[in-house]
Amino acid sequence: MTSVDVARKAGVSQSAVSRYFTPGASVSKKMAEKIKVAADELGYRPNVLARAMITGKSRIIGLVVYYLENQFYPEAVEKLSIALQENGYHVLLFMASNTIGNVEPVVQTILDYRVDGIVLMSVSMSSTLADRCRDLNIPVMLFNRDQPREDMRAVISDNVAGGRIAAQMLLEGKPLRVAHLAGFEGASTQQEREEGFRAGLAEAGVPLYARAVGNYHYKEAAEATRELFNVPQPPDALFVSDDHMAFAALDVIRHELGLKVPQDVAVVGFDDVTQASWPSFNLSTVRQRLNTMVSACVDELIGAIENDDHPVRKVRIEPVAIHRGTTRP
Amino acid sequence: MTSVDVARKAGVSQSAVSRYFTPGASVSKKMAEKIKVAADELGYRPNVLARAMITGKSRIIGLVVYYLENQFYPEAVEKLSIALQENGYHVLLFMASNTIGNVEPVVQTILDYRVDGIVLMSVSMSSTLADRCRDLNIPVMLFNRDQPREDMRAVISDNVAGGRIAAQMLLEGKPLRVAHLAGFEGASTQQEREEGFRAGLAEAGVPLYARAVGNYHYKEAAEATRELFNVPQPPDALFVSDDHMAFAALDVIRHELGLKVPQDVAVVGFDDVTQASWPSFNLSTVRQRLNTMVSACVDELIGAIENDDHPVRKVRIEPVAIHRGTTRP
DNA sequence: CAGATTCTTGCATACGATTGCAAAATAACC
DNA sequence: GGTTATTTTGCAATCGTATGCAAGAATCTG
Repeated sequence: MTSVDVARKAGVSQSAVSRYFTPGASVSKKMAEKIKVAADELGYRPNVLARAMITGKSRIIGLVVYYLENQFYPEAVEKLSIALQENGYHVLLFMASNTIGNVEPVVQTILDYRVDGIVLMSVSMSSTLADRCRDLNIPVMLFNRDQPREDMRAVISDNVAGGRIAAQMLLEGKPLRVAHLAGFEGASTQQEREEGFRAGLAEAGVPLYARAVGNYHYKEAAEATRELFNVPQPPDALFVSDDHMAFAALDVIRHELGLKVPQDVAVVGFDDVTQASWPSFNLSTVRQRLNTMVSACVDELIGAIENDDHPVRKVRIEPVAIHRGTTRP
Repeated sequence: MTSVDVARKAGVSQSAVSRYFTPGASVSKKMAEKIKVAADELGYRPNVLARAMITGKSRIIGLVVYYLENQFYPEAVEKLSIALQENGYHVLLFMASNTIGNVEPVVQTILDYRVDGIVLMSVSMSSTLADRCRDLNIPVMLFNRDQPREDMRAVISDNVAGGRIAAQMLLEGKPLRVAHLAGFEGASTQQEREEGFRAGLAEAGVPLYARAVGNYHYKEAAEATRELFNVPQPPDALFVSDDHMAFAALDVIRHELGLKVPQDVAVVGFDDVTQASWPSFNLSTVRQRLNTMVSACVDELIGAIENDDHPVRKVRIEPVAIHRGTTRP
């Protein structure tokens, strides 16, 4: 079923059919009616790919995500995808987990599909690739990650402020030994959260007692937690760089070490994923305002796509303290 | 950068460039070398969309998923996406959660993109739409859901067998009052799991003591659990139709009602998502062999795409009992 | 009602590739 | 080396739609 078939059936030109399906094009009521009837009868719908060839706009957004195990990502993907759908765009999904550390070929493939824009979720991009996208005039958004380049759009939480909030939440419980469980140290989120956390502690004159790295993975975080607590004087307060690792930490603390939370040790996470509020975890955490982040991401991205001189900026969202059962008031 | 540019630069015809990028086409070494040099220099890569128009193959798979809150789906999406990537296909993602109960327009939109195939993840399809896809010769795979139609491909666990397994796992603990927490009753998975579960109980001469519906949602499942246990003689064994709801049930049982699992009540879930093995839940469950399901899905789908007379069949995978800490041996 | 203005409509071309066909070039064989 | 068989290569048509342009129809104006 092509526009030519519809045109023949309706007794009009192919251009007329095309115009009927192009919002804003000029078609008389008479024609419109004839075309509508013919199109419905034949079950015709315009071929998006052919349209993309002419207009140079595919209405496809390439989304690269590292993995979906951490619940933060499915939530973000779902909301982002819905928001884009509502704007007439659709998501071509790329998992980067199997090509570890090498987003290069993935992004190449994305470009082959002539996407209108790219969202990198907690993934970063080499400078040459960023240049390439700029040359091709394809906007790239970093979501929940930042890069030094000034000409790179990004939507992130104010992670430094978030780290400070975490420090305050723990300090309210008058801790004696404060520890930090870090995520992947190459990530801007980790660097900034730790910076804010350390600053918050320093202002209160409290030293950082211990530190271990969980690389944003459950298993590594569990191992790091054992390392932190397998000492004569274990910490009594712990800031974990995301909820996903915090669950690992809680599992070890409660079920392996038999410690009481928050009496023996207080824990604060980051993200506020859905499960953080489940009674099994009841995790105090620093919320990333995901809905706000997603709208900002969509606004900036679509703005950049549809408007060539849309300014390049980094959107920074304020995080929020969420007090639950793993901190002492 | 088009193939014409490359051709001009390399001093060959445009067809030659096209052939160079078409695996299996005949190009002499001499030409190949010239084209390679020119293409690399210009950074040329074939336009997938233009290719799709000619060949009628977009190498895009439309994936419809209802929601991503239940961890089973992110895991499935991730694995499926990776497996398709490895076969040179890519996933166009559609969330059906905002268009509740109405997949119609979503699938229409998918068809507009001229996808090569469609995967419906725990979503079903009206008969007219199925007809439409058949007429367009676009294979559709149901993943983790079945429909009565014989001409509809599906990859599912043997849910009846799974229900039986759940019954056995609970019966080993010699329960007195066995209850069932059901998912969405319109879903084939629910119907079959319950059928198998009831059959398993019946064979042992054990009656079903109580039943409530959680619709595969956490909150509704929590509410349904309260309903089940807010009686003088609460159940001492519970089969929940998926892990996601089982987490809700466990949260209520342990943290609201203060009951001991498995001493006061044994619980069995279904799926074996990652978190089921976390100490906080330590959930005994019936595993769906996701890797097997995904490979089967990919094999059947790609088979159907690349081979017109690929037989239509329903692949049924055997589930596996996973004994953990929520059942009595 | 004639003339000026605005809307509609069809023609023809373009987007960036693939592919059947026939001519040219190469390989194979005696 | 001549003849035949096989590859390579370029030409030209094609996929399904959008859109600039000019001509025709409709509307407006005094």
